[in-house]
Amino acid sequence: MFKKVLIAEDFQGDNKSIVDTLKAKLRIPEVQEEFYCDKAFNRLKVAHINQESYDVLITDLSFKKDHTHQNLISGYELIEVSRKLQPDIKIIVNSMEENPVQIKTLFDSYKINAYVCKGRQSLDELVKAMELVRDGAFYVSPQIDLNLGKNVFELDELDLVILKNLANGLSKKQIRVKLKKMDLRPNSESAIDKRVSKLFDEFGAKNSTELVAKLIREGLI
Amino acid sequence: MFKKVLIAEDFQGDNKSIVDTLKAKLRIPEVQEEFYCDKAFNRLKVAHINQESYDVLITDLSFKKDHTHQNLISGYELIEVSRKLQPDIKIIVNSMEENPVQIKTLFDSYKINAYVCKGRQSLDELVKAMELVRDGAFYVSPQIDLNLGKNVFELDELDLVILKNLANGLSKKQIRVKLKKMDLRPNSESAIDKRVSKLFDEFGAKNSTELVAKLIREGLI
DNA sequence: CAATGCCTTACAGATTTCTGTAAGGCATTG
DNA sequence: CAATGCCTTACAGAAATCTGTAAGGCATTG
Repeated sequence: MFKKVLIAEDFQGDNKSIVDTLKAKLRIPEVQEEFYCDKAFNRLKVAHINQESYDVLITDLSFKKDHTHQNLISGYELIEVSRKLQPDIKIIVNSMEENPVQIKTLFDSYKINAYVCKGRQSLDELVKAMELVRDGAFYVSPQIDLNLGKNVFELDELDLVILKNLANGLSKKQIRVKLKKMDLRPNSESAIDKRVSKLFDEFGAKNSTELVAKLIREGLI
Repeated sequence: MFKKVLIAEDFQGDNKSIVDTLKAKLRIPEVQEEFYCDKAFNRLKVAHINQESYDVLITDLSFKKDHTHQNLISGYELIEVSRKLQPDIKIIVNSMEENPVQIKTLFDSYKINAYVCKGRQSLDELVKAMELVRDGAFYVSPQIDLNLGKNVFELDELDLVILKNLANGLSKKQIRVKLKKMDLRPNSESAIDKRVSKLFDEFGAKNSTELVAKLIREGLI
């Protein structure tokens, strides 16, 4: 089994239970815990320089802000820089996120090795994920269906960016600018119009306000 | 210290760490854990009937749905029926919710005894909360400011009708008609405009979509 | 009674939203 | 190479949103 594991998780309860479980169930000799992304990454860097690299990073996605200033404010950013620093590190994400689009992105773009969704069995799942990742395999919580496409109303990345900005009160002109900056395409105003109109049909909304309201209530944005 | 404590928490990690902490730090002799509200309430009922009531209920607010059917689907409902069954039970809420309006409601309407916000110190806070509640006091996580006064704006009936209809995609013309039918005044189109514009200022929204999004996220509509 | 302030309403105009049409780019196909 | 379909973009016009001004009603006050 792995020798060195680093936990990045801001909730004390989750953090503690993961540490306990790894030690008790998997006999990992060295388990370190951090409550901030910056501190976690720093630990990875130091270990890497000293040629005592970690084998696994287990991280949450969202970290609460507090009074302290942080450079890395989310698990996404931590994963990105960690993968760059140490391409062979195993990364297991442990989060509440249930949107398969977002999770698929984690595998596709960020090359994570496992996704464990916080829930009634997440500790047991985490143990299983560790064993599978050790064997070079992947793991995804069973309730997450990464088989997108057959689900007609999936929101892709472009949809999500548009919708979140609409919910933040931006006009379509402003969203168009944002999309260009992010290099997300298509990004013409009329393409955005069409995209949103299509979502009206799919979700049975009459205008942007109703669409955003529905999606927030469904937890999709 | 308390003798019998019941935990209602659907996340395995949180659940386990709370149980461990109560046993280790507070030496609670009987700690029971449940992952569903229904099961938790059933346990309360049985104990109550057998005159072996629990002293404390520690509960989350949101519980993930799964394939099983549940009557009580949220912590709010569990708290409501528990308080009714056993008015003297101490209730400590442990949740991610940070909205002071919602949390104030928990104290005012549901008569909870403590609110611990999940975060970097939540286990330590929980221990403190238990001690305070034992002494008949209340506890609220320090980052939660229940002193709402300037931040909270009362939404009256007219506001609510307008906002809910906006969230349902109605235009202001249509809302005007509805208000007339309900005999709610003022109901001119420009009065509605002004009403909504005032809410923009109060809630820091740039347009209707953002306003509705914010209010839904805050649980106000 | 006159003056004042507050509330409701009407209206105007600039901007944004929403919908539909049309044109150009690009890949596929026969 | 022409034909086809699909996607992106531009544009146009009707409707709705948003903001500001002004007028009238009503109660209060001196």
